[in-house]
Amino acid sequence: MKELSKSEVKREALIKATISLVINNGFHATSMSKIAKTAGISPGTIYLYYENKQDLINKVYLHVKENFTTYVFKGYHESVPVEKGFKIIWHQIADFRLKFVEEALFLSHCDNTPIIDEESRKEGIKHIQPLLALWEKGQELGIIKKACPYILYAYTVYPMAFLTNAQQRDEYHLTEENRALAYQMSWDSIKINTNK
Amino acid sequence: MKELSKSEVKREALIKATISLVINNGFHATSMSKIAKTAGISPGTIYLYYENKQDLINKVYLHVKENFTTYVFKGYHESVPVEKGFKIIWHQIADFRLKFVEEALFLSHCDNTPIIDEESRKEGIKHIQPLLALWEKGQELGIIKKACPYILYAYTVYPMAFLTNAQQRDEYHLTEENRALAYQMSWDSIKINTNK
DNA sequence: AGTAAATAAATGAACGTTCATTCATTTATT
DNA sequence: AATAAATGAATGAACGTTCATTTATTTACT
Repeated sequence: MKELSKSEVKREALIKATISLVINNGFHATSMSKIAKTAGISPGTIYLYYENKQDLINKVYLHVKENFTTYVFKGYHESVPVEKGFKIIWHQIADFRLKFVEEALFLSHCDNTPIIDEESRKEGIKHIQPLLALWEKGQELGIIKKACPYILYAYTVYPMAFLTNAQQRDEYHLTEENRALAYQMSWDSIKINTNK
Repeated sequence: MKELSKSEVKREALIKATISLVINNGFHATSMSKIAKTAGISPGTIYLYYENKQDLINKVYLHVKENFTTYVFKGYHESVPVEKGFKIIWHQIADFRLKFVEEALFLSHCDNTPIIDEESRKEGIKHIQPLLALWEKGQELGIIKKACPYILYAYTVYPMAFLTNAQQRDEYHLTEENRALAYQMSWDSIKINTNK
């Protein structure tokens, strides 16, 4: 196990506190004092590591996005067949969302509200590049519908956010069965129907 | 044309201002003074019609949701066949989102952030009842996959929000062709494949 | 190894600003 | 003349941020 220094522990607590408070109350309703108190540090300490509140949210966003990307492309390589590759990535996204619920909600929140600077949002989008490349390959091979990445994303990755959000609110439970069904629907929506 | 009294005009301006400012800056970053100024009224006047800021956002949300529902179920009746009914509703949702861009963004924003009171959010969900009934009928007839409403919604209605948001940010253009494609993907994901 | 000096990290009270809300007053309508 | 609608300056609470001060860690020297 990697040993974390005391300040690294506090740093992690700060990030966790930011994520948790922002998803539950929204960015502007979350005060720096509340973040500090939740993290067990002083408000002033935050300003040793982050320029201001906006800088804090931008950096936390990119940090979480990086963790996300590392997780979902783990073990994936361009060489695997398109359908298999898609299945691996899709399921790892689902795993991430279920394992790191708050982090996942935080990413949805940032991607769907104007709290993140445009620059940081664009930076975050670049991270899913391997998935875009996979789709392109699939399209060249006639396996995947010739839709632009936005449409493909809207029907495969985006719906998961909705389901996890609902689960978070206890309105719905994402069982193994539901998960398999959701994957099938993702795939059905983007694959080319070979039989009439 | 229906004539609106002067105060009704101001009332509409207030709602429009709230919607526009909230989707562009977020709820908590939008001050009552700014809303008032944008609507061309005094901050105090808002309190004649709404108890407080929270009451304002809740009521505006339900107001827009009602407009949305009226629009998307216009001309639809339970008696039409499942596939046709779905097509009508889906396309009217798309029409609404393209015609009333800010209202649609506002609804997504409220549905995906914690700014609306839980009570009002639950109230808003009830409005899509006819669509849920249509799905149920489709499932009984063996036309639509036996997935819970959350999953069906995630793969048909929810993706549209993503596409309209992207269009709003000028990252993507929802042409007629893209729209037809998106509809096909919605349908492909929820229909039962009759041929192996 | 032990201690003092130097540096770094962390604190939290204080500051100026902004906000939601109020209400005495003005303007419009009946 | 009486009532209703609208105003906007005033208020106090809460905010992000600062910085003089305290606490912890590292370095230098014996």
